[in-house]
Amino acid sequence: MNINPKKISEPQLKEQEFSINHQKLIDATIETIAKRGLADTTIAQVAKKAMVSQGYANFRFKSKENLLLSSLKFLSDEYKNSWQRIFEDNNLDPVGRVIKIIENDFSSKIANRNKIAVWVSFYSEVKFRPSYLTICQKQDEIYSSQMEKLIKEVNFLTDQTFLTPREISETYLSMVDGLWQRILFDPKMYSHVFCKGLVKKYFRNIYIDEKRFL
Amino acid sequence: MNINPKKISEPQLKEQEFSINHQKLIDATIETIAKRGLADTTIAQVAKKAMVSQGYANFRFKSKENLLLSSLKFLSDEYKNSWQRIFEDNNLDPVGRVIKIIENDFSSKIANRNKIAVWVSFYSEVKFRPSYLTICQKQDEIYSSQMEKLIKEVNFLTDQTFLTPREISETYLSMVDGLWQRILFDPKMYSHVFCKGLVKKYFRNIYIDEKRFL
DNA sequence: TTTTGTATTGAATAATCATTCAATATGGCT
DNA sequence: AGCCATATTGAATGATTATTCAATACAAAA
Repeated sequence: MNINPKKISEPQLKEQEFSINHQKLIDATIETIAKRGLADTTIAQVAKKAMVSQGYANFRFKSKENLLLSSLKFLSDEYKNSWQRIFEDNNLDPVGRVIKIIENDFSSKIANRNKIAVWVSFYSEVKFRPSYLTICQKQDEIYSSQMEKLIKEVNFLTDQTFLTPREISETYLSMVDGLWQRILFDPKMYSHVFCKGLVKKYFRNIYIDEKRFL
Repeated sequence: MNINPKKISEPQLKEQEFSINHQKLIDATIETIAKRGLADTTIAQVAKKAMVSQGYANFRFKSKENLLLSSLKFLSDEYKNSWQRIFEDNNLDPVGRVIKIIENDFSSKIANRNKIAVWVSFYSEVKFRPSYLTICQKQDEIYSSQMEKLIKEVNFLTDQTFLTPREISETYLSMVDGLWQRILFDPKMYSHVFCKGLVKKYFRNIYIDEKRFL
């Protein structure tokens, strides 16, 4: 009766978060948003890319909204992990950490055009979906305060006193957001090399004796 | 036959850009995007807010897409004008101009939460709609080059040589974009005063003797 | 007043989608 | 093998929405 044979069931797992299909759908969602935009992302397209039926995608995530939210959560966690790894590395001193953070923020894994497109899509809806805001805002607060603490350590080791740790940290984080957005417009001009160079020059100007910022 | 009387016709104008209804629809579009987001903005809602019929909105702008594009163009022009006014003011010296630009970028007319929401909505679609990209990119190129030229003049009058005009200009423009986005998340924390202070402190640190950056 | 051309309406159309659910397949259990 | 519980399907449903267009109102001209 059926033309297309059904998928062979994957081994069942109690934690749905670890199900293959769960992750396949999230990956497909991110790819679809990156390729077509949030506005033109439909369950049908995502399901097709994940190679499951449309009905299944909805069944698994209860709703499209929930699928989108899960995808945002996934991206957010990925970023958090890469950041956390830098802070747990005991071989790094404060300046080394700052440099690693810059490298990470403009690495091809984090700052590629597809992922930025997804981030910006969600950002743009933040004002209208409290659930998006919660994730994005909480994320931001963590990075702000951790970065500020880190800069405080750097300041302590240098003779920089004009700019407060808060000011440096807020400036850096804003710059990153702004540069990410520009990567979307013009990825050639705003290459990773260019962006990293710009940010490092900012730090170099503050900590004029710290040769590592170059 | 008709319950609702039709609107009384406005005096006809040859240039459709000056028609009252034309502008009413654009204003209504911006308000609707600001309130509900680009994704949930429908012609029906816009038409209702502009107090014309749904059919008319479509007739006037040919398509929804065209209405959105016209609204983006309007915002873009508004920004361009405010920027241009600063450059045409002959009473200002280079530093004075930079300060005016900062004031303008975080004025309540330009950097209010509604308009930022609209900007970010369009930004997020830039990768998928070449027509949006054209407007946003062209705008950005103008500000980049004009700002760079301006900073070159400031550098010339000071002993700052470490950072190039290009670097300062790119850093400033990225910061503004980043801060605008943050205003959406948390307008209390990222108040206009805070944002202006942060940016001025950036310049103060570069041009350490220029007391006006404070 | 009547005519005429333009402005505006609002209801109908057709397309797109999220969501639902009855039907079916699958793999483990007895 | 036959049964059961779960996984997955795909077609149907209903809601939303851009777009179209014939009908109508209006203002100015004749």
